[in-house]
Amino acid sequence: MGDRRLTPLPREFFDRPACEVAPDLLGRIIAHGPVAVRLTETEAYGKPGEDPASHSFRGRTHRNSVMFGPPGHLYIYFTYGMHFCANLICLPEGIASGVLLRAGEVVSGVDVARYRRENDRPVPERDLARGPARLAVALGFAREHNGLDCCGEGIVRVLEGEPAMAIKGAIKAGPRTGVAAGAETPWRFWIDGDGTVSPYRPHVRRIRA
DNA sequence: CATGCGATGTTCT
DNA sequence: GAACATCGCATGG
Repeated sequence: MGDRRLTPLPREFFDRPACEVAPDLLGRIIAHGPVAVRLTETEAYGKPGEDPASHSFRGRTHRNSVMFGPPGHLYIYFTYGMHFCANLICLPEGIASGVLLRAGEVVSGVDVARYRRENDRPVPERDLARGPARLAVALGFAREHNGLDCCGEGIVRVLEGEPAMAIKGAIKAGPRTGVAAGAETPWRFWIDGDGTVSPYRPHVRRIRA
């Protein structure tokens, strides 16, 4: 991984609201085993003003309990009957907030990520982790990773990537993808012009037959 | 590029 | 029973 620092981000990094942590996470690296992804798109959920889009909005349940735990841990949830998505938990124990890891560039273990992502059709390199469910697959995240600590020398680490200063001017903010409530809040952050950022999709309500 | 729809199962009401 | 922090494929401009 070149001259990138391998030091995990300190837990204090996550001891802030997700809306502050999310843009600060852009350009940084999350690594799990052989695969590492440089984050290019994130979304914040929870706290400040109580966020109706957050899984934690209606209080603690079995599914969202990790969100109420200590900062710096992984919150993995299952959705749409087939996808896992990963968040990094923010704010101290008892207060729920998290950053959804929406997209990134695979900077290590491209071969492993490709093997996990490809079924029958080939996947363009920039699409390997372009979208939250795709990113989770590329990094090998599933149910069993829920609650894992990402600070320290565990199997999942969030590393310092390129200095946030270097991309500061390129960070954009806008409405969150696919959320029904609280879509106006501009808590989606991305690196402008980066090809690994996922396409924006508004929320669509649907009824099943 | 934008919009639309089906797939699939878990969680919470 | 409804809703869902998505994705892949299809169609239309």
